[in-house]
Amino acid sequence: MQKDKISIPVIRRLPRYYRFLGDLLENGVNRISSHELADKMGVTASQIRQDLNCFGGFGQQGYGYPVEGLYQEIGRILGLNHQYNVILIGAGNLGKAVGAHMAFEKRGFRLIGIFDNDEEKIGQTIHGYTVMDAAALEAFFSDHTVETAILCVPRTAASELAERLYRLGVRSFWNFSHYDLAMRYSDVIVENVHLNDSLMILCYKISDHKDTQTLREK
Amino acid sequence: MQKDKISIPVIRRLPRYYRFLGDLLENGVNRISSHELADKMGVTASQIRQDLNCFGGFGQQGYGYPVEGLYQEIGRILGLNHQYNVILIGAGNLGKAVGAHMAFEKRGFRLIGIFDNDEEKIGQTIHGYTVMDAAALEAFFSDHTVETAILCVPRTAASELAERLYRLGVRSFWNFSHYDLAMRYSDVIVENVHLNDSLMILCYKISDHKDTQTLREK
DNA sequence: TAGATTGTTAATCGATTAACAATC
DNA sequence: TAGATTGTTAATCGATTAACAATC
Repeated sequence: MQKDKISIPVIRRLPRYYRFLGDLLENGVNRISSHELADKMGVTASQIRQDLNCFGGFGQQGYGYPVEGLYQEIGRILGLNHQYNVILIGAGNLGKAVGAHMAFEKRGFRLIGIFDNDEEKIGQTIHGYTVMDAAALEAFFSDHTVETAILCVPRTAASELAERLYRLGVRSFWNFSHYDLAMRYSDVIVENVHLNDSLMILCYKISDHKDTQTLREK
Repeated sequence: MQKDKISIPVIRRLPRYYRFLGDLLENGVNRISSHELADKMGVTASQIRQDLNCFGGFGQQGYGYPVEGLYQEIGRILGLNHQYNVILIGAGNLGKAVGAHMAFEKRGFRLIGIFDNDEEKIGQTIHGYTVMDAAALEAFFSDHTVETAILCVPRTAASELAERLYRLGVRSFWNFSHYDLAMRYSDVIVENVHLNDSLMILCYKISDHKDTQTLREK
């Protein structure tokens, strides 16, 4: 039973819990204490207990947490039992990679179409999906319900495309384009994957680490 | 002049500032106040002033911040003026996408090699780079200095590979593999891009939003 | 029962926001 | 000078950690 609103920092940790619990499950571990799990994950036991308690006492005093039950519960909280229809726009390198990922990944989403506006790419087959002409989006929507769109298009194309998809009823985006979809509409859900930002942060970490070393040497 | 240690939340915002400032620069904007920028970015002016002050008073009272100076400064803080040598391991769909990205992206890193252990992929050309046999990594390191490795390999291969690269001297990783490289060594820098985690979070946001709507309707 | 470990409250820590004096 | 906007201190808010009573 879920209490109140779960905070975003907690949510962002759930997939990681899910991953570790999946591992334990595979290794035949039935139960685990917050301390054991904390050691494995490199976090505090306190945080784990707080986090897990956001969605109701799942553990048992003196015993720990049931691995499978917890795994299932986190999956349920994340909504992985759903099957949202999703389309992918942009069949470039990144689009292909993400498309392959989606074709394989069944939890939560079902990929039902790939689009591009490049003549070269239209008609190509990616993991069993034939790339369709982006000009035919409106026609496609007339007989498909699409929950989510994945944007793997250049920065310059993103804004107009998002607008168009919004008008067609799309209210959630997995955004890989180097553009801030952000909050032009209040009812739109966006999850960004900005590879460039991530790379810059890596660059910072390396540079910062080197600076620190250099300082120490002096 | 940089004060003390800049906190991680601030650092994670820098690439976004950098992006917006780059935009302004392209549009010929010379100066901007914290309020204007805050409006554009959907954050508070207070936060912007606090953030920018971490690396010394760059603005001018009554005037605002110089766009170009700030842009350059953030680039410098992020270490984008460096040129770290990087290799990519794994030439699957994702590896190809990331390789293309790195071949194009010059800031901070220079891609100097792509490796895979799949016979099919070895010898292929990706954006001008010939995929080399991962078995030849040791030989490659004997006449190249490699700062960073990008891991686009399956979960199962990641652990052993990271170990091997560590022994060869690699101390920073851009990790796309579905595996927690984490902190087995204290001197290793890792930036993770877990696409699956991101997708799960999108799934949560959608499901949570729908739940909230349903509740309201009742 | 004794030992272990949770659930939960309280304490601490850090990050964000607000306010305003300094100053261009 | 007057107006604007920063730099910076103080107040608030939220998240993490610590502590411990409840309980299996």
